[in-house]
Amino acid sequence: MKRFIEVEQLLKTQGIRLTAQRALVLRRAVAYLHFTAEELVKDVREIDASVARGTVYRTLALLHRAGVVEKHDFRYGPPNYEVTFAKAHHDHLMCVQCGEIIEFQEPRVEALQQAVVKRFGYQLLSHTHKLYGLCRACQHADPRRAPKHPHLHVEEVVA
Amino acid sequence: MKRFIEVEQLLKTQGIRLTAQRALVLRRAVAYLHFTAEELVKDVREIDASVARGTVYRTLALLHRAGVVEKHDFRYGPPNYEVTFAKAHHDHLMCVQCGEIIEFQEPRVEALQQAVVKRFGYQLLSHTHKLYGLCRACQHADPRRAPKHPHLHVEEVVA
DNA sequence: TGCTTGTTGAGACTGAGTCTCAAGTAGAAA
DNA sequence: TTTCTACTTGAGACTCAGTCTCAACAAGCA
Repeated sequence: MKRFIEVEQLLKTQGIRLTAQRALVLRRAVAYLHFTAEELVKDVREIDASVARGTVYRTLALLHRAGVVEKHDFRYGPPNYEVTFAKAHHDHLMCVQCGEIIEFQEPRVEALQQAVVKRFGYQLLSHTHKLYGLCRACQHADPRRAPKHPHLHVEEVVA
Repeated sequence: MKRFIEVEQLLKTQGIRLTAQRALVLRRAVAYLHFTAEELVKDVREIDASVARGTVYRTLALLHRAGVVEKHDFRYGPPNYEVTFAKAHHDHLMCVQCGEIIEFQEPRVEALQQAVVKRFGYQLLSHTHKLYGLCRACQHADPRRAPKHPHLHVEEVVA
């Protein structure tokens, strides 16, 4: 709820009107850690079926432009969204078997990134850094069970 | 041509039949550094219009399974493919303005990745690490010109 | 109250990729 | 050779995620 109110403030300062539909989309989005666009559509429409799919997508795009949500292309399944507003920068580690997503910080990697771009005369704007592997449980589990996709998963935020 | 022949050998050892259509797709793919599936379809069909779109996609999937081709999700535009066979591992740095893609190697990052997964008890299988920025030329160029997409671009391979 | 502008729902549309299926082809077996 | 089987193909329908269009509606201002 706290985050919802903070985002509400932010949108106000940007002159973006927070309609009932947008508020609903935002409220549902902040409830998740990672979600896909279609999952959010389904979730929102379960609460209010009159909200159109297009409205959810439009709101997601709006929140993205406002710097509230980020889009992640994980290798498995459709793109994932995340409300990154008021959250420290982090990268992701994903279990390819169960889909668990862990957020991690590694400042030494960021330093090396700066060194790389400097080497080529680039100015760094952003990056994606994703690690794929097997979590402890999946390393010992039956490998034949079907892999899940990385949606709506619990995450650990790591300082 | 050398790479084409090497891949041909590899497919033979895997018992994969190299039909005329597949050979054409492969020959065109190795000619590129990075390409999108649709670009490859267009290119192949310019040479032989009788090759179906589905065949190009099927062959691409086949080459991917055989470990010859890798898929990259850059943030701008559709996924990029790359013939990585007999090529050293590398990550990518992309100019978001002109679409230039530079391949780089940074073993110290790889070492840190191992440290991260160890921290969480994961077994690392693969990773994606992409840096986005402005190349030297684009830092000084008119920022209003339309950004290009990262297709078919010249790359530098860095030892 | 009227005007302007922004937002919405509905649904058509798009692009990228997948699937199906009948026809064609390669290579092994007879 | 011919026959058989399994694989591969072209054509095109289909799917899925996402975008666009447009008429109706709502908010905020004068």
